[in-house]
Amino acid sequence: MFLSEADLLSKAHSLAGRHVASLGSRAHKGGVGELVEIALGLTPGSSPEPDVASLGIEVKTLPVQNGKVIESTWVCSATPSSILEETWSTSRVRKKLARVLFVPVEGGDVPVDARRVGTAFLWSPNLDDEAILRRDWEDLADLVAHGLGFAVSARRGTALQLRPKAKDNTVRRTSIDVAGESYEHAPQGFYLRRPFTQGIIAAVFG
Amino acid sequence: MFLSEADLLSKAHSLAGRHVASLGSRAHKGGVGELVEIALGLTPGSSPEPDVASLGIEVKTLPVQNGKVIESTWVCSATPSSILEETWSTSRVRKKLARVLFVPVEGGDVPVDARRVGTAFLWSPNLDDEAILRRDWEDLADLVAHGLGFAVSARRGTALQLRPKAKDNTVRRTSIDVAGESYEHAPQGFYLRRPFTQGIIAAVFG
DNA sequence: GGGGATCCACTGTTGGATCCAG
DNA sequence: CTGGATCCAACAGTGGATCCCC
Repeated sequence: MFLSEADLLSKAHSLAGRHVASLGSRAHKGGVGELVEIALGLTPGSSPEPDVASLGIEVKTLPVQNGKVIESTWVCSATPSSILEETWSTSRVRKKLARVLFVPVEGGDVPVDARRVGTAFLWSPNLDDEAILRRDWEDLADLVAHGLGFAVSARRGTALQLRPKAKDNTVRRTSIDVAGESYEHAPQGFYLRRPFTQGIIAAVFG
Repeated sequence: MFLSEADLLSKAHSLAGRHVASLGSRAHKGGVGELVEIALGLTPGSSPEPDVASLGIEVKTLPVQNGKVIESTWVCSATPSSILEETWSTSRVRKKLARVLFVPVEGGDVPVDARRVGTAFLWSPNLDDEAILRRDWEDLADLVAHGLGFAVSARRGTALQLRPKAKDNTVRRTSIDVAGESYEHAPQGFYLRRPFTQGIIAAVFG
């Protein structure tokens, strides 16, 4: 496997300019992300490869059209129980975003197979990014931890937002609130807003 | 008439909180602007009153709803012949915007008569504003001067934009291009974009 | 159910069209 | 035709819903 960031980035760069079709065929949501991981020698769905895990790198495809990021980016789930055990420093959001290999891929109207892979790049939040993410996370996590996640709209947060994530809107999970009462709620997770990732793209590619 | 800015502003402040209905009845586009001018002792449509002219003040109502500016602001016309005789320093845009009495007025869905007048304020562009306006004007004016105004979209410009202004889209004017040929084009004018006036409001009212 | 994301109806924005008085 | 602006269909943006694989 990979021994260094440079190796991973180099491998990712070798994908630049290729069409998704040349990586295999997965014409479904998430399919491109899986193909890219496989092309990088990773195994989608399993726990991170040892090398990638030790490097602390998260791989994310970033759908782009005409130079613009067209979708928000999934980060991780946000359940009351998980949040209760976290602080910003120990949070999964911070860990996952500490080092990200962003792989731009054509998106939007372009047929999946015809989408071209762009030039991947490694990213870490700078001080401003970190401050914004932290503020958002602490605000949102606090609400979720208090069992108020259900009442939080995706409008909240500057870089990070809370959104539902499930097969459909009938899916419920059960949690225990601070009073010890159990309650049901839709599964939710943290996403990076498009303007935030757009800013990252702009900073990298001018 | 008015002897000073302070007099004009004072008079304008006396309108704050009043409803448009109390100023008279002009239930048409532009009617509120005219009523406000009359209430200030000015005569809409005529050349500026001596006092106001000597003060170099332009009066503009600013339609606002929920704290947000909801329309762009007309500045002046933009014909090739007029532009050819101007430079930024001598431009009507710069002169008109050098000192503006902005009178916020409720707008949008509120019935015209029920619209309340807000607290007027005097504004002049700061150095940043001036630089932006100048950049926009020089860019747009250059195109108009070269007879290319017809091809300029309202998307151009950061604070200032070029837009059609006529009774309908059949109205044409005739101009002479640099080669001496006459050509027809829709009347156009300069407008202040909403985000720009919104910024002014935000700076004044926090 | 978690991990990879995209879809799309709705809503907010705005470019171009238009309105009235003098 | 100018000076006072507002209207509104079309577009862009995005919140909430959804999809597939493992």
